[in-house]
Amino acid sequence: MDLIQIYQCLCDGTRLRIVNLLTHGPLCVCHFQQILEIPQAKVSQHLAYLRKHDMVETTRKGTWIIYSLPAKPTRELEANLKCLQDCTTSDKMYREDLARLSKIQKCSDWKEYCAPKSCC
Amino acid sequence: MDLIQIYQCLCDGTRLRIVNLLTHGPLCVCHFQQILEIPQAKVSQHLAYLRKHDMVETTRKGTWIIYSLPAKPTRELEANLKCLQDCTTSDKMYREDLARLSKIQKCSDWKEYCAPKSCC
DNA sequence: TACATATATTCGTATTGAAAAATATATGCA
DNA sequence: TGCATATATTTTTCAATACGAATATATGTA
Repeated sequence: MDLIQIYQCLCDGTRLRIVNLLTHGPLCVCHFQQILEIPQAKVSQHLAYLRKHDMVETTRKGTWIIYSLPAKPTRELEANLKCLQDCTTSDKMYREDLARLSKIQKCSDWKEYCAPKSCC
Repeated sequence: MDLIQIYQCLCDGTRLRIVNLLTHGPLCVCHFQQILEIPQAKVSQHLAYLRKHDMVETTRKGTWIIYSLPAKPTRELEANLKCLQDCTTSDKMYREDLARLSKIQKCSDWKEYCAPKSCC
């Protein structure tokens, strides 16, 4: 994963929000739907783009598909994710996304892959 | 200049090379032509894109137009430029661009805005 | 097997962006 | 004024992408 690919992944608003959320740990599709409040297809399409460009990895847990950032990021990716985290902490929208995430994670039965209806 | 705009500016190979060069100081259009070995129109178009998105500023010195990174970058931009510099040092192509730049700059009459025919 | 849920894919369309070619503008100088 | 140089803009064409709507696939469970 080279620099250009990294920037291509991050140059869209929706993808930026998705990646920002992922810097705090793996999530399943339904979480993005819930937190970003956008249609399922749109989430899926952007996740497909990120997967195709090696920005995310997936595992399946039953009906859920868990997305996470690469377990072995390149030096470039690591540096940029750190930079991204640094930048998003000072921006309202990204902070609010993370606030909504952590609210979900406080649910009693949070397991990193709970479905919207199984908690909160 | 927000995060998305930054990533949009950097998600193209030519622009990435241009910005990388600019992190080492202001340059005029002819330098980009010379170092990147691409057509004048292409350079101009990408510079126009960068200007439109507040990634570069310009001054005129005679017939030359000097491009530079923003004098007062946002926090986000500053962080990302630092990250970019960090990443490009480990990549052959960007290093070679900078090597060609520094070769030009060693010319006796380098003034930050010399034209190709006036030196080297 | 049938059905519900979670997720992915496909399709049509509109937009954006990249490249090359041609043309236009601005400046300096003879 | 006229010409050369540096740079910008316009035009056309083409590829990539974004989005919504519809449809498809996979899994778990009754």
